[in-house]
Amino acid sequence: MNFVEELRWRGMLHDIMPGTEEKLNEGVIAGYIGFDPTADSLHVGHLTQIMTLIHFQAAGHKPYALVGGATGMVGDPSGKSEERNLLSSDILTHNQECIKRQLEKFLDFDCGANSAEMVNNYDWFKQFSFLDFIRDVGKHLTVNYMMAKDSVRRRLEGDTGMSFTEFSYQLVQGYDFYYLWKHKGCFLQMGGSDQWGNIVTGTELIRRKDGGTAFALTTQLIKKADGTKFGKTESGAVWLDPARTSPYKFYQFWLNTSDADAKTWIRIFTLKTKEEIEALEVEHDQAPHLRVLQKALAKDITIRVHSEAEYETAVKSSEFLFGNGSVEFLNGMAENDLLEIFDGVEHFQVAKAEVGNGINVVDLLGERTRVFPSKSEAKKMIQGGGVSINKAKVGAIEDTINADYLINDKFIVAQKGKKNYYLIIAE
RNA sequence: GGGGGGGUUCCAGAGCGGUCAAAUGGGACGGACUGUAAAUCCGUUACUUCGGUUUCGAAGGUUCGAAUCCUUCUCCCCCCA
Repeated sequence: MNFVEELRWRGMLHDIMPGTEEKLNEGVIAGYIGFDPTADSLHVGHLTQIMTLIHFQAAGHKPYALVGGATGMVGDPSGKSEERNLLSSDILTHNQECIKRQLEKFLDFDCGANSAEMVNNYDWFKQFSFLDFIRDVGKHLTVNYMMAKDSVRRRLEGDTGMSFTEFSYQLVQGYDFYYLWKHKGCFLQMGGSDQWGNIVTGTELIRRKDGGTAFALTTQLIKKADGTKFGKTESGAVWLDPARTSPYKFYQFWLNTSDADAKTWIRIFTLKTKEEIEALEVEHDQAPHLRVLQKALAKDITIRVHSEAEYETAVKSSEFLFGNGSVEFLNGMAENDLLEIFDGVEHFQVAKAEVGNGINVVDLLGERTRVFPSKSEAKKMIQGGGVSINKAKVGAIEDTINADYLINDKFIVAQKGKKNYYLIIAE
């Protein structure tokens, strides 16, 4: 199966320029995807692009991952309704380094002819003067052409306006494509469907400046079946960096996928074959409550993004926290094992003497710890029946927590709602 | 430079001298139901020592009393030049 067919059956393909498939069938073709260094970690939203590159390489092509040190300084207006804040170059440099390390996990950088390569567009932009740029690049495209782009038009029609900087973005990204085409023989740029306009600006620049031909391919923007944004939880984006999103929470994110989404996502985010997936679906439909698809999905991604060991821990934690695990079970557990179960859960320290003397629940959760941002909120949620200590509902805001509550003479397990756990350590 | 409109609680958006911690919608969170799903229904959505305290772009002022009136500043949008 070739690259495009692979994306097609997985439901990843959004748009493809005529002739692209034929070009890819000619042999080893180089293609790239750009990643903006807007943060020092990628998040699950980037996973589609990473998977695209993985399939691309698996099909025998040569993937380039471009880290946008230069484009990051400008800010992509695509999909943004407002002018973006510019990041300082120190932060950008730091972000680029971190993202580079993350990408290295997914692609093979040492496999001969189609080894992956990492490039940074800052390398070819840092010496490029403004005047040279507007003469050599800007000259080839009309403002009319640039204004016709959706990303630009929407902003012109809206009422927040758009700076010249953001307007120039597509030209900067377009030049990346030109540069890689010219110097690295890169014939294809891929990206999310929101990148179509930017990518085509690149092929157009290649055509007008050098009379060359280049291709474009975009992937589906991932959305949840209920129409809401993909990749967000109550605590924000789901990151690939374990320091930002613990492997446990990462695993939980995928495990909580709805049935409808699990069927599309397992095709996109795992490398399982069509047969494997269809078999899982049959199994899932027979006993949906077992959530076979969600488990397979979560397992596959957690192992690839983190590791087998971290996956095991996440499963163990999940089984305890959401299973029938009782507090008594914890009591008999070695401290290290216990800490491992709560590894991905937020920890809070509190003085042991304070618990020993007895402390009001609200004070404990809303003041001594940051389980709740304020005491009012803690009270409201306790009154709403949404708070548990050691797996037992807190009945009243007057309740006192004392030494009797300490598991292993040291721990208290607090729950906000059903899914949010916190470990309070008294020492 | 001229003219007009506007900055309200997470967002959108009412309020236009007291009854406003501020309508309504969305989002978010929580509860019930379930399968840690979806759908549905319900509740919460500034802080508090529960006496109050700080909020409606910023600073002053008028008033017993202002998000609401006045002055200055500031930012944004639109039209004209």
